[in-house]
Amino acid sequence: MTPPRDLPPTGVLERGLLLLSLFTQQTPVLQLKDLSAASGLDKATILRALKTLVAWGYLEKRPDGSYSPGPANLRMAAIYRQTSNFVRRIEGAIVSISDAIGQTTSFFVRSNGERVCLARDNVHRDFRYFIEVGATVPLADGGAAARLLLAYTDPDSPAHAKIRSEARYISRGERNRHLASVAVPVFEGDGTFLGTLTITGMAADLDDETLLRFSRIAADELARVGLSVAASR
Amino acid sequence: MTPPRDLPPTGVLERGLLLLSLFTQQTPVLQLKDLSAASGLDKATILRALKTLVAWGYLEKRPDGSYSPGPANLRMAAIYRQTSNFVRRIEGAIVSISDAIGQTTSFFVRSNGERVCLARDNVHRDFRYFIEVGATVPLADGGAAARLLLAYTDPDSPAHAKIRSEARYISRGERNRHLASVAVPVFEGDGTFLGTLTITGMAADLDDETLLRFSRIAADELARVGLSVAASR
DNA sequence: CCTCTTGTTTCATTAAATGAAATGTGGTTC
DNA sequence: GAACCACATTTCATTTAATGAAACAAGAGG
Repeated sequence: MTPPRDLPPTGVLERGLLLLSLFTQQTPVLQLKDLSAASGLDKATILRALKTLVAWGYLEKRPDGSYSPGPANLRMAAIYRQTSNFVRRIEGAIVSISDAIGQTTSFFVRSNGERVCLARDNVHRDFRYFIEVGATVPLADGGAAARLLLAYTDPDSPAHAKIRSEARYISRGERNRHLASVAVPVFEGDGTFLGTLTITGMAADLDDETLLRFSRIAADELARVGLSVAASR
Repeated sequence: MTPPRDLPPTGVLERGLLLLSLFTQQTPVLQLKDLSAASGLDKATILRALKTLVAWGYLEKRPDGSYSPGPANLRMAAIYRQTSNFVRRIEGAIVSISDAIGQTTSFFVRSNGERVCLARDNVHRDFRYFIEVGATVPLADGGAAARLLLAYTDPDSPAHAKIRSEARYISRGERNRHLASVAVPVFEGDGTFLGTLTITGMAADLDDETLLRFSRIAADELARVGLSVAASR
């Protein structure tokens, strides 16, 4: 999940994956022109890659000639869920946490300059803050989760040291004026950083005091499944 | 979704995608040795591909050195779901159908010698027959859905002509001794083949008469969302 | 009918992928 | 603990496959 170079990628496979990465929830349908502009690659090069990507079902060509992700991704995602045992542990913790605090709880990892939602509670489907599993948000868009992910995966992120020392981050109205959230880092038992668990709710209901309390509850529940909010044992 | 060649693929991108295709629900974790044996590619070649696949999050390297699908697939799957409007239409039809008949209804497409479940009803979660969205089964394993998919995507499949002319297939105890199911083809309004809708239940409850009736109900509901069980208008 | 935009094919040039062999690493056996 | 084995990883001269500029096709719109 190390972010790849940012300017001109080389190597056919890497270029193919770069093309996939251009499809986002904001722009899920792209045509050759767009892909060329966004990637800086030659149209002929892209066309070749698209052909095989489509043949294998990772993209599909729409009637109007544009491209969008294909069903092969569904297949791979299902295997990922099945395999990733820590996703399953996280899911358990999330259920306990959202039961205990009555707010939306979700877990994000960093992947390629974005945060991917790996799990969320499916109880508190608040229409004001509803995020699907697999949904992605650019890290640059900010928010508690993004800042924490940056602090733990990017040595020269803003407030790097401060966030790390506190091992949490509270944001108010950063991405949505009415929301507040607290994010805590999640570490594997052996100290490797996994991602961030975020609790979100209406800002009016949640003062800093409450959010801090929630983060402590989260830490307790994570500990129950062998996960930790601190790198060192 | 055209199945790629069957013997030795060339081209780096295609080789990378081949590697991904080796991960299945039956074998979700593979090591270099396995990938080499299964693909026939040189270990050095594979290792290079794995490195970039891991860097972009499509695979992840486990502590013991083996590989499994990574979170980037979740991201792509989420976009696919959002985009694929026909999946949404199918979902609508599935709800209506399973409401009407009280049995498990699911929709499969062919992808690379396997059938992928794109949608299923989430009402009749019968423990005897429960398939997740994204789940895959090798086409060679048989079953009503597999036979129908083969008949419509593989010109030299067994009983090709017969199945096509009937536009349905009933199976009894083929994959599970106690189950019976009927599969019907699904076509886009313009006549392009999409996949197969399958109704499954306990064999004891479902005689051929009933299954045929179900398939007619399915055809009606599909028609309501602009889909068809026959290629020609 | 002409023009602009986007997609597709071609082909000589060049760079990137290849894979056999050598080396590294961890685990198992005696 | 030495010798062995299985598997992972790196190296590097060779060769193959990717590249992209340009030419061509296909619409869309005026």
